[in-house]
Amino acid sequence: MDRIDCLRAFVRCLEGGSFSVAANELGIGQPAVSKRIALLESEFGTQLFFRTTRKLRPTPEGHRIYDLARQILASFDQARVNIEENSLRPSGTLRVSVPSSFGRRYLMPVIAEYVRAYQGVRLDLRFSERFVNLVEEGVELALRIGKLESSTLVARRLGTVQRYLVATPDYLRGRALPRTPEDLDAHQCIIYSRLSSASEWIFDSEHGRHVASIDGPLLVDDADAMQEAVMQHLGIAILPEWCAVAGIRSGELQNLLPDFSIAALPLHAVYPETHWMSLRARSFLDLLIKRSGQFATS
Amino acid sequence: MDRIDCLRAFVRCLEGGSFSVAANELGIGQPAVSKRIALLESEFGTQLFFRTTRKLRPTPEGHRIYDLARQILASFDQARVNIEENSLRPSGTLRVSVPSSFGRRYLMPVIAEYVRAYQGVRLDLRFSERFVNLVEEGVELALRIGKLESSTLVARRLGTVQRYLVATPDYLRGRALPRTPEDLDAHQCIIYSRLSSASEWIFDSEHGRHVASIDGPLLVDDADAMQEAVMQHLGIAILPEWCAVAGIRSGELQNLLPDFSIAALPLHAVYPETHWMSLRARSFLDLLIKRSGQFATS
DNA sequence: TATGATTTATTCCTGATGGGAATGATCGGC
DNA sequence: GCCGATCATTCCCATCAGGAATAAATCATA
Repeated sequence: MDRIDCLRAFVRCLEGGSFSVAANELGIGQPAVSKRIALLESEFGTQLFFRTTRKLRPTPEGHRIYDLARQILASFDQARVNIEENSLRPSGTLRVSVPSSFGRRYLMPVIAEYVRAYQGVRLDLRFSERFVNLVEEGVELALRIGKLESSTLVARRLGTVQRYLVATPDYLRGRALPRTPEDLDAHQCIIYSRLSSASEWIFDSEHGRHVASIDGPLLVDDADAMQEAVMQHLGIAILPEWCAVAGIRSGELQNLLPDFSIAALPLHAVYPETHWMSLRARSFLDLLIKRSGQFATS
Repeated sequence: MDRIDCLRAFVRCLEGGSFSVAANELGIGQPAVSKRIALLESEFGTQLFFRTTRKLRPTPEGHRIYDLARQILASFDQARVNIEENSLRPSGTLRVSVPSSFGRRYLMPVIAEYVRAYQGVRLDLRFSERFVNLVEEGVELALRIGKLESSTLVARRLGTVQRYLVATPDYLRGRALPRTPEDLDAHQCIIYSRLSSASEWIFDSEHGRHVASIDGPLLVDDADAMQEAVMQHLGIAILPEWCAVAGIRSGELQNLLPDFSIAALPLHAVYPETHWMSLRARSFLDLLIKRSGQFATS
């Protein structure tokens, strides 16, 4: 028997002056009220009401319990209200994990929009290339680029990220411009170490798949650093679109092997499977989905 | 499921950092804890813990609930403690109904002893000849003299009260001193109206029972008033021992028909049948029983 | 005094549920 | 990759809460 409900019944009895009335107000039968009061009396080891069939009068103990019961019920209801009203408008701290480079360059407009839209939420952005353990660190939502390892997390696909094979004109000067993937064998390749295939790049064309064995002096695990290395004329790299597009457009970077396509990387939002997703996380995810056209191609 | 227990489990989980630990501390199984937390989460419509199998971390909502849960549990435990510690030492207001005259004359020493012994109790003495409705007026204990009407009350016999047939020498002067009950026919009798037999007095002797038809100018429902009437030489009356003894001893009253006995009246303590008799009432009753020799003959 | 109306206590029954054992799944460490 | 620890789930059973019916008590009224 729920003692919260017992206390509620007790309070109604005392205020209403009758078990039957209280039963009606509570939407239960009169025997149930009898039993709840009896349970409280046994719980506290004292009688709470002097009662005949006609009158109900609280004992001194009943009076003392009454005040405390009111207090308890108030606290409990306040807890419920506290949660509920903070659930109508998202609140609390929302911890989100995003890939560093991608996040900084592409996501900030969405972040800004979210922060402005949901004033009650403190957004705790965690930039990281690692795939952190979400639940353990209290991360409710993470963006992940690339193929997902199998896990218990729920994934929501947001789109894909194009990649481009690029180098600077400076680097290319005096070298043979690659015409096919196989030509890359003769080049310095800058390798992104977090992708599984660190020693080969895969290209597709109308003639089929090409696997290029590549090598080079530099492995990095950060897209920004990779771009920086390219800009330093260190070699050829596959850059994600947010690192490559501006440079290609301005001529600082040259898009190589334009007739060969590089598999785009999937972009996912992932989150722990839970019965109760917080509204702040839900609304953030909704915004990501709504704005995904701005930072990914479907 | 008792939500008080759920909150308790929640608090232990948050403090202990583990469902299993909390389960041990609470003396229940781990599945029970799982279910209690799940119930709270459904109750509040939000997740309370980020949880993996290794770590437990409260959500922002969990933190908010925690404070309120502590408060609720504190209130509840305080209610229990409040009652229990006030039950070790009797407390509250004890309302007792006692027959006016008897109470004033015979009971005050016991009353005084009780008040001195149980400082925490406020004693609400209600002097009345009426047989009040105990529960309705919140009377926990009543003393009653005379045959009990059948009722749902519990009766504890404390002893009996002797009665004496008396008159003043002044009244008797110039009249025939009664030698047998039948002689009362020629006398002014003062009648106590609360006893059933208002028109006859019953006497017993070694020769058997005598029923005397009596009459007189005065009916009263108060023993003190009856005594006062006798002292005013208005007639013969049957007085209870607490009204008669002192007068007989001092010679102000004359004890009539000493060879005939008048049925003594039973003295009872009565109280409502209840599962939880308060300690203040219990201790008062115990004291009455212990001291009953002082104001009644067994 | 008897009857009726109202209210609480009790009984009995049924459906719901809380609790635990066993099992499954996941995670972290070695 | 295996093992230990932990939480979730399933299943079963004993228990219990709730309601209908009934009993008991009280008060009002005829």
